Amino acid sequence: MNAVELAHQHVLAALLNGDLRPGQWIRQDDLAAELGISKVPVREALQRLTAEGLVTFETNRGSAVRSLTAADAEEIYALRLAIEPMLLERSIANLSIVDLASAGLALTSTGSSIGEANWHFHRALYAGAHWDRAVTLVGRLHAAVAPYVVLYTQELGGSSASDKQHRKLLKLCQAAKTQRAVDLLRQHLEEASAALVASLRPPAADSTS
Amino acid sequence: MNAVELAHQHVLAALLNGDLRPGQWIRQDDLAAELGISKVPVREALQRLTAEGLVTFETNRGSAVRSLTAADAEEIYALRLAIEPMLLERSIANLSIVDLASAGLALTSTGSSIGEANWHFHRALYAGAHWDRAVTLVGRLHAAVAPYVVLYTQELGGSSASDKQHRKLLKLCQAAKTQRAVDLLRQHLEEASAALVASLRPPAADSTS
DNA sequence: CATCATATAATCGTATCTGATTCTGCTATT
DNA sequence: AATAGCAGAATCAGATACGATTATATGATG
Repeated sequence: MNAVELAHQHVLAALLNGDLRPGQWIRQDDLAAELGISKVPVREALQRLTAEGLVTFETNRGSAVRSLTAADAEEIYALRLAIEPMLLERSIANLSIVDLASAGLALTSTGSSIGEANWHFHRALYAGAHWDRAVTLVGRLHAAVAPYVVLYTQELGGSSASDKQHRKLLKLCQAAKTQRAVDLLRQHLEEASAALVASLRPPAADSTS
Repeated sequence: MNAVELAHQHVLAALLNGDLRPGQWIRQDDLAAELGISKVPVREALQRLTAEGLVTFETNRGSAVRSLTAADAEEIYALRLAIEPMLLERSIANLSIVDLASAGLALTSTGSSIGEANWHFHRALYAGAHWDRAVTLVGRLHAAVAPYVVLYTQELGGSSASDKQHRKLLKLCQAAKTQRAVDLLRQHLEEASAALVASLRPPAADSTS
């Protein structure tokens, strides 16, 4: 594997499993030392992550995990709602046994973190669409919200509601009930959106009312 | 401006106005020499462009303008159809005089290339949505198809059909006729999709000639 | 004609250096 | 006590040089 890919995947994994918090600085020297590589590929990886919308890159200040406002979260979930149902609808009929097994495995996996398992599940269900660009794109939207989702999921002691929806969604996909599966996915995303937006709103409490 | 940004914008502009053809190699040394910078920021810019889906990056081989298959084009336009009507619908009511003027200017501009003018027009109409992520994303989809659109537009001696739709779309936006504008945009994109896909279907893509 | 060896060119990554910018903690002044 | 200013530390941006790796083209050999 490339040094660039190594650094890229390292940061990505850290975002998905909550090791990196929103706004946290990512020092080039530290990351390079940690991975045993030089600064050049680290900077390249950070540029990629910046283009992916996961990291900020301020000149002469460095990189940090990109923070989100409530408006950002609304936009991200609007995009996910525009793309993911389309992907699932296109995918279901072509899902292979392996895809469905991967999705099932992601639900029971104990090895990876919540964020990673969550994404592996969704990605497996979209595999049948054979639209790699779109899946990659959705993956970035997922990673962009992951640092926040991990935070408030930990607060609530794990989200069993989302988990339940996932199991039901998998069953609908296995049964090839396209319309019901797409509807459930939409609902799933809308609820996730509402939860994240709500958790981001509080700082905007006004004193005038 | 950054050396990285310089290189990034240079390549992006070259893609939009047809100076770079699909599959064409982008040599790090050449680009660095041309811009009077070193290879390091050039590589960083290429990594960003790769993450944006505009360029390929093969280990030990280098970067090239990303080529598209007909299936790729279908996917890209499916994404555009999923996002851009949503953006326009959200935007129209909030379009400022300046936004509308920018859009109008893009239609009559003689300074920039077809690809750039085209994108400036669409971007201006989406400004009212205040969804920067989505607009950036659509811009990348636009840039991804630009090298091909420029090619077959030149073959046909300029596309007056697309131009006509643009003018009508602008009028509808000025009159705030949201539904009709969104419908026209959808039609506009579907026709552009069909044209590009058709031009990609005959496997006559030969990059060496 | 097919295959192997070699030469060339390009990339990948490291190390090191310089300059510029930003951050931090201390001091002095009001 | 609070703030302004300043020196030093930390960090980043970028250039350059070097060796290693890999791909491609050329040519020799059977």
